[in-house]
Amino acid sequence: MRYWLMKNEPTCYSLDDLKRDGSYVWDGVRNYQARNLMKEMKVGDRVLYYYSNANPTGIAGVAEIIKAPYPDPSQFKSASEYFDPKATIENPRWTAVDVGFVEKFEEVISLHELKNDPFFDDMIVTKKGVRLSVQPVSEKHFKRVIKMSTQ
DNA sequence: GCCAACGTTGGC
DNA sequence: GCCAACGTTGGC
Repeated sequence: MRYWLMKNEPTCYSLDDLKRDGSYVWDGVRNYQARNLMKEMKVGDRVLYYYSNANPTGIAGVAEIIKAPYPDPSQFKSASEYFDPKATIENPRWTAVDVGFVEKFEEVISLHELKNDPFFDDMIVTKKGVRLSVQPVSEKHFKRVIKMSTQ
């Protein structure tokens, strides 16, 4: 099993929304590096659900991959804001996955907390200037985050 | 293939 | 809402 971190704005789609809906189509990723990482995802992988543009920003809980990567349907829909005229059914360009709800932390583990702990120095999300919306997470970082959430 | 101009992300 | 730091586009 692998671990990931995915960013979303809570005003756009929050963990509460995911808990209510049960599943969510994670589409609209239009960054090649993020897409390539999504292609590596497997059913059962765990995802740290990260709130960006929030107060505070940080990790709000855990989701899991419940559907393996597949062509992002929104790239073919001309009415969609994510429409990509260069993508075709035969040659899709972008990838989506479905995620399911696992847990919501009592409190968001803020980016500030992560940055203040040297343990997370080599975690991508704490690095300055990295805007990647999908990131791989090491097992040790994932487990430490889970541990922090229960304290 | 370089690189300037432009668009986007995301913390603050 | 500002703006730094990226990524992408497109002319050449």
